[in-house]
Amino acid sequence: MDAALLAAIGSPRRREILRLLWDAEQTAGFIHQAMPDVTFGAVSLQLKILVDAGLVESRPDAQFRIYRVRREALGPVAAMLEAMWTDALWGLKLKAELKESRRGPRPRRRTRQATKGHR
Amino acid sequence: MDAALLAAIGSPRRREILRLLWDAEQTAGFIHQAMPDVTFGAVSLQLKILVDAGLVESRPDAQFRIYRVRREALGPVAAMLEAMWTDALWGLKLKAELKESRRGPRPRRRTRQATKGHR
DNA sequence: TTTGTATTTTAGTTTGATCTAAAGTTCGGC
DNA sequence: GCCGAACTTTAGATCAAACTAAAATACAAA
Repeated sequence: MDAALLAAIGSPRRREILRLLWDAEQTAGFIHQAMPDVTFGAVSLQLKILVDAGLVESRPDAQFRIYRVRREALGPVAAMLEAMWTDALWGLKLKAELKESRRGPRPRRRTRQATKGHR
Repeated sequence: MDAALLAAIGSPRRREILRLLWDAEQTAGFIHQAMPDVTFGAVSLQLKILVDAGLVESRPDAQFRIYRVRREALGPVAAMLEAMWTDALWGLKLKAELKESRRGPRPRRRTRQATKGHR
């Protein structure tokens, strides 16, 4: 399915993940650590979308799961993405896009026992 | 802005419009006629998104407005789209995608005077 | 200038994509 | 076997994109 590829790279969050996987394969945990603004669950869901679109593949490694980009699936788009990433302002632009397109509930503060002060 | 390009071609509706404009420039009315499942307003809004992304440009012509694709803005993606469109099943796949991703209220039957029967 | 045709814009509605939180799964070490 | 660590999946919440309907704009012809 080729349309799924275009939809996949249309999301700034998924492009962020592709960037993190671009130079070397990584575990899901590494990706999550590099994206402190979302939960592990959100990362896992986006990785699944990338895998389903054929842009990324994964293999188990002990208790870890390792993900890597399938550059061959991106064809000429690979060069486009690399060009985007050479832009010095890319990081800032991405952050703005992520804020703009953010959906779903905001993370609630860790349920720190709920007891504030005494009692 | 390059991210806007990727977001623009991520939408099946906008790819449908690009296809209709691909071989020759067309009026907004032509595009609408070729897309009977949406209102003129919806078409106009999507055309605006494509223009803002730099993928399409428009010029006035008497009471009409003529739109054309800026292929040079698509770079290597142009060939990808053309390849997609050679697929014999492309039409069916597009229709399925459009149904899948449909949002907003469904068109209500024309307000045909509302008086049903007497009174 | 009135009327009609072509198109854009605005205000409001719907819904799927994106998220969180929590429960479930898998694997390794002890 | 049990526990913790790594990860996935499910159920539910939020919100912006994609729509409709209708009002506004622009231009031509009569």
